[in-house]
Amino acid sequence: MNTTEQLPPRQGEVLKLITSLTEQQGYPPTLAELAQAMGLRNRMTVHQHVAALKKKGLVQWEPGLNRSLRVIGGQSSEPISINSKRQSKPASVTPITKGLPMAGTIAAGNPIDALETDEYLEVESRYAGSGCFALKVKGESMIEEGIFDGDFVIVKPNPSPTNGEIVVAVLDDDTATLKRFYKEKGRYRLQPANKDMEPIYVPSTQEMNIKGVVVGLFRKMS
Amino acid sequence: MNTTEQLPPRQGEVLKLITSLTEQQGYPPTLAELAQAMGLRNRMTVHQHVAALKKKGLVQWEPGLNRSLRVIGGQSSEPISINSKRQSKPASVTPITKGLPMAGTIAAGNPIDALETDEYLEVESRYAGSGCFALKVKGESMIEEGIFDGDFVIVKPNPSPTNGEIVVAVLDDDTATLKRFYKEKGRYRLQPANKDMEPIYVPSTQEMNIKGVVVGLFRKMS
DNA sequence: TTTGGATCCATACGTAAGTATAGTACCAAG
DNA sequence: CTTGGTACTATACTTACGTATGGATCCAAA
Repeated sequence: MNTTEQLPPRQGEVLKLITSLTEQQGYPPTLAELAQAMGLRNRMTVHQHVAALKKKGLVQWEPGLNRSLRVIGGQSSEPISINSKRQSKPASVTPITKGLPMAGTIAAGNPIDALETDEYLEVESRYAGSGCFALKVKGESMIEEGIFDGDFVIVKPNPSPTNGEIVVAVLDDDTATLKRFYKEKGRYRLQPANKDMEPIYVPSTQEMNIKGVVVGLFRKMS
Repeated sequence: MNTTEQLPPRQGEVLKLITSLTEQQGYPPTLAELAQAMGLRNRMTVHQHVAALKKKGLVQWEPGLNRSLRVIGGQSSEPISINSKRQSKPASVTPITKGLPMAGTIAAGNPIDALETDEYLEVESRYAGSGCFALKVKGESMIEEGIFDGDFVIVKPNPSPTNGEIVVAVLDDDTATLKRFYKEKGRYRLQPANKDMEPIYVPSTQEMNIKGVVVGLFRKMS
């Protein structure tokens, strides 16, 4: 289900046309242009074809925006199960997006020009290649580390953290928690960054179920 | 007239924005999107800028077609040379990534599994469409807002913030600062979130140079 | 002084283009 | 036979979005 050879004929033809017309024109085609290229009389047929392709995860567009139709790398997204055995990922298209332009450093005293830069801040494209996933934080157990309720932490799968790293740990009762990890004599310590909260101790004799290490944080601020 | 540095400032900025937005979105921007990215209020200004660029042979579009604007010649990050031979190759349109898979909420007490999810955390792809840029924070003026030294703030161009929004302001001495913005009687107040620091006041009679509003924060944590 | 370019603003109009709704026909699988 | 998918048709509505027209200010060059 990943190749155009296994799509219905007209869907495969639409997919190829989107790609080729986009390359030729430098901008995506409209439904009318696709219809014309296929010898159809109205846009609705094409709309139905692209809707079917969208359901299959092969194209995407911004609803309501003109000429926003584009082919997605061809991979449909797969659910990620932390508790299950990790599968080897199929090859995915490497994102070409450059991320957000870096405008410099603020409070450093130098003027800002938002566009005089070759540097870019990349977030999902930085982490997406290594199986990272995101979690939304609930609660204030790590508030003194600047991890607030509502923030998103980016987690890199790693079952063997080093001391002092902030980890996602799954406890005996299957609840997940975000804490700083320490391996001590005879036990593991999961340390909150909130002076009103106590650490969690897990005996060394128990299997410590660490899902990963926090590698980044994102916060929406408006 | 060899490089974009020798275009008038705004024309050079438009040219770069067309390229970067096209790459990031996968389709060319509209005049309105360009206007927003530049902090302008209406499309006509941008139209005039692109018209000037078109006269200089740097961009082209199909008259009357929506979203057909493209840069002529050159690679996205390369300086554009007017005097050299160039191909009329439009900027290429790229597939997009979906961002980081969301694994749920941590500390909510429920197991993390459940990744039958269609949700993705998008950062640069969320913001890239509106001309946002990133700044690296230096100092601790907003530390009580959870904005730490070394963090990256994501800034959306907006010359007219509302009270209480965290803004990037350029002061008289051309230094940039990150503060919470308040318009008061007879003056503007730029409020730090650090009890050891004083607010900055700017008289209303002075032009308040706001580059934009902080819409997001990113922190590398390992 | 005049002219042209750069840069910003506004409103109004008309077309481009997506979407909604409705219909038909054919084929394969259950 | 029923159902779902594929594939085609039409009209109508709505929003997106480019363009026209008009205005202003500032600056540099002739």
